[in-house]
Amino acid sequence: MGRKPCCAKETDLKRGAWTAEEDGILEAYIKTHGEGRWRSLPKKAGLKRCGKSCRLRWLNYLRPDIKRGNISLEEEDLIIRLHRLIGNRWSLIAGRLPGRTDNEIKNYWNTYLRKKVQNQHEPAVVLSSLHHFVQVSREGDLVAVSEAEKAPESVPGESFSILTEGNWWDLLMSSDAGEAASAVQVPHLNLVSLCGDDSRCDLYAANEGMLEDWMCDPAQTSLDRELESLARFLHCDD
DNA sequence: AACTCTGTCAACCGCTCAACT
DNA sequence: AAGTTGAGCGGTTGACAGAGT
Repeated sequence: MGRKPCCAKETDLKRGAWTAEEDGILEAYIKTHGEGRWRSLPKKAGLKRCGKSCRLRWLNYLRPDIKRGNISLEEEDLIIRLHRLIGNRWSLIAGRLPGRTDNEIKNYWNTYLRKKVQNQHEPAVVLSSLHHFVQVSREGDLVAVSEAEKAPESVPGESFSILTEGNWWDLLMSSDAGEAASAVQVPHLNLVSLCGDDSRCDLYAANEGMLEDWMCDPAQTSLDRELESLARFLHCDD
């Protein structure tokens, strides 16, 4: 059973750019009644807009705490590092940048930062887990595979998963990865570097729970501590 | 001046998920 | 347990502006 499409393509609904008048109506309504109940909001507020459209307009443009203007170098750096760590999780990244919206960060990444980052050397993060291994394809590419898929001739101890920019989260969170690769089990993973330096295993063991805390309750840990930890995690110096 | 190309970004769309009935 | 609803997320689109020819 799928759900009905939002607003079901109602013909009398307005689309496209918002007018100043519509902005005023929406702003006034939310100031009086608060956020939420987006589906019923347009009718109550007297707007010929879809609820989703109202929500988006409020969150991305009208919200009073929206920060306007250019993204600073500090913010840019943070975006790059967070993206390297968690990939296209724009809302998570935006949650770390007060006043910035996921849409804004996504746009900034797609139009500017992606190109910039592509021109930089990106060290790969490699994880070794109980359930994920790397195999070398005929073409010489490294391919992440699960325990079940692992070829019998794979040498235990020489197999590991390679997780490049952004995809490690997906791997950790993937349902078919089994319990050992869930977020809860992250501390049980071992980290090794491409060059075989396993010092980060000890480092990560010392920080057991750090990543989990960071993922589950971003407001709890201090940004500096996080960044320091993440930088160490990523093995890149500040 | 007129046209084309390119970059930007607000807005839309389709989907998932959690909460509720 | 199954269906429904509301909210949120990420990818994509398209209008617009400015640069280039």
